[in-house]
Amino acid sequence: MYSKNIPKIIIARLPIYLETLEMMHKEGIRKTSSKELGNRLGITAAQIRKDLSQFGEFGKQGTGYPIDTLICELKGILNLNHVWDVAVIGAGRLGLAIAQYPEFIHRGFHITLIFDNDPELINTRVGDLTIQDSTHLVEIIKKSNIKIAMLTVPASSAQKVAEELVKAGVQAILSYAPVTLNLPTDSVQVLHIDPVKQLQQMTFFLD
Amino acid sequence: MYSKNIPKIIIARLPIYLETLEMMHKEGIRKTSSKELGNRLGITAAQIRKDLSQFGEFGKQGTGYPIDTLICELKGILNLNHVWDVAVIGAGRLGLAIAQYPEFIHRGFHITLIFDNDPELINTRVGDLTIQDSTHLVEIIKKSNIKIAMLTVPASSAQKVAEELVKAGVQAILSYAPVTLNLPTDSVQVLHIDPVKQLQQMTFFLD
DNA sequence: TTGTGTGAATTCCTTCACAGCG
DNA sequence: CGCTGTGAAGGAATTCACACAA
Repeated sequence: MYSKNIPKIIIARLPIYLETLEMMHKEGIRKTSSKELGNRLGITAAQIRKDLSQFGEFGKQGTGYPIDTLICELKGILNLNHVWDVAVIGAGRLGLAIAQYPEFIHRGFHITLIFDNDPELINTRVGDLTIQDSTHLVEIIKKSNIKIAMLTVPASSAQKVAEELVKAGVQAILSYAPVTLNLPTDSVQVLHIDPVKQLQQMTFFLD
Repeated sequence: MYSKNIPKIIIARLPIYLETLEMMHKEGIRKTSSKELGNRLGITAAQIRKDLSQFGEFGKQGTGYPIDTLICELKGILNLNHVWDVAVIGAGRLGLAIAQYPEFIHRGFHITLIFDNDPELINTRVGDLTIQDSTHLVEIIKKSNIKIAMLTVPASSAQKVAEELVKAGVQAILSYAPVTLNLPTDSVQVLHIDPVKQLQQMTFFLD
């Protein structure tokens, strides 16, 4: 819908705007301004206006932005008007915590599949899911038409599993494994979460 | 030690370099070049050289970088030459998964305290930790002289707990709560992990 | 040769500042 | 007025391209 060559750095801010707007909405606030939103977020008003202007004109001069319609617009832009199915690969402690983390479903992501390769875990239940054998990952994911996966396997098997996900047609991977995945950029997006690396950034400023 | 007004974005790449170098080290590789490292990471060679040149001259022309000394240098730059003690606030599923995640200790972070406010959980054990009552968070953390905390409490209490952490002298917070924390920039660094927001970025490019 | 370190050039991102609308 | 949307300006980050050292 929107030209997809909008800078990634702008896209990355939209979910932040969305979250704050939804919080304001819950507080009963009806409209806001780039200045007020900026204050909440520690971002300049100009940046918020510039970012939003990439997608349309959502505000009124002198008045600001109506919160409910802006929320709607952002959801539209981010393709959040329907629930996305997600697969979790790896049913260790982290995978299990993720599978049961309520924020995913609250904010539009339904975890519908979870895999592991440990025979002790396969066929056991997690919430209303049954842990699947990752041997059959490709066929099962292909059949389910899932486009998004979260990777919580050990670093040593992450690359191999990620390649299988691509083979299965997955187009977005959020990886918790502390390794850089080498995948064809044209067929899949990859983001990483590595808390240790984030701590290691902060220690630079400590002593 | 190093001038702390080096761009954050450069600091954020150092842990990535470090991880890849350690992996190469494990593979038995002795030296590398900015080009080879760049290939592994999907980053240009020039960027790696520029980044490293902020901190010294670690390479030899024609030869490249000796991996072991570069690892040492990076650890020195990032203050990773000693183990850092860390407190985890919130002993829900996520907090427990974190407390038992082996990567922290493997990579220099020792989780020494875990807190919760649920009477059912207080005084129960997690690995070799005992869950502490978060009522006494400020005094306990102050006494322990911990500088780093990870926050895994619900969004609704994150701001309040974060303020207590600052009061207790914590200087770096890694928050898993999906809210923007409003804290004095001069006394504490904050980074956020919100997997839902990361998924929401990627859905922009899906349909 | 090979590959670093680095000024210069370029590209990208943010902020400024203001016309114009409600 | 107050606040948006946006060209223009300014600042940052990345990439280029080359002198030079091993």
